[in-house]
Amino acid sequence: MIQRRYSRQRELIYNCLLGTKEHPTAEMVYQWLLPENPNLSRGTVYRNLKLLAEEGLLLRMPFPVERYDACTEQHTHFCCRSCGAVSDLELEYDPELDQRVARSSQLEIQWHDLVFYGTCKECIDKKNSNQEEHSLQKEEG
Amino acid sequence: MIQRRYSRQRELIYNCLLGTKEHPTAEMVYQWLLPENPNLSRGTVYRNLKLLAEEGLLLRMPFPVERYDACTEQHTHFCCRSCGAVSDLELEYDPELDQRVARSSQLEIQWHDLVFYGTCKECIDKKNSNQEEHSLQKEEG
DNA sequence: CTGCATGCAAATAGTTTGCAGTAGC
DNA sequence: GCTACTGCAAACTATTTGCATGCAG
Repeated sequence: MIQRRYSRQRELIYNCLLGTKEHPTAEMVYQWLLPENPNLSRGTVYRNLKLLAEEGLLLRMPFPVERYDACTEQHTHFCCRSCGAVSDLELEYDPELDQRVARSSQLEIQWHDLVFYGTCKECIDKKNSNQEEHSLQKEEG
Repeated sequence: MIQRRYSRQRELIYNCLLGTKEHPTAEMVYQWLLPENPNLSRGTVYRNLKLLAEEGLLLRMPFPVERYDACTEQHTHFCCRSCGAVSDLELEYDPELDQRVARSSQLEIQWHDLVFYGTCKECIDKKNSNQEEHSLQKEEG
């Protein structure tokens, strides 16, 4: 394995992930850090996120756009189909499932992802108020 | 909603999905159909896969590369971290889970994805035979 | 010093889209 | 004949990579 070396950028990026529950994309991390670090480059953000995930410090989530999570304990996620935001759910992770699947197949199971899809509260509210607007316009027209 | 019209290409693409359990990517579908349909274009494949998924005839799976599945009944998947292949698992889908999460949150849940990650039999075998080669070389050297 | 890490820009992969021509209904 | 659908190519988004330089150990 390659000998890692300290870097201010890597620390910044990792702290950024530790300080949020938003499961950000590489681009989000870049945009958050840019104002205070005008020389930071996208390449560095991508490289370090990938590296931290390989080292097990971050979880990598293959949504249409790659997202990262500093919580390395497995847990379940919710993804809003309307705004794309990803959040954590309280539902406990069941490691027994992995063993069950491994036993009944020829496969070596490392972990599983459980992701719920639907609409988040914000988007439900937004949709409702849009509909109200529309019916108002109809009444006015 | 837009009035759909029959198209030979769309039928080809849909049949292609019905006839496989491989959860192919758009590119795979394109390459399979190309020999018999030299005029087919990637754009058409992408457009129709997206359209069929919107109509509920296909499942769209957001792996690092978008994959599609003609089985619209929810079921669990296995993804090999080594070769990237995606296959079905016997594990039953539990709709009760969706209701449980919906009740304990402010969220509207539509479905959930359960995906197991690990190594498939082929890749385990490949890894083992590679290791044997290496130790052989050591002994020879 | 050594060589890992960075910034930058170019390259790549996957996917979408604009447009002119084709073909269902 | 109307207009959805196609092929083609260009555009776009997300991500990776090559290279010269910077900096940790």
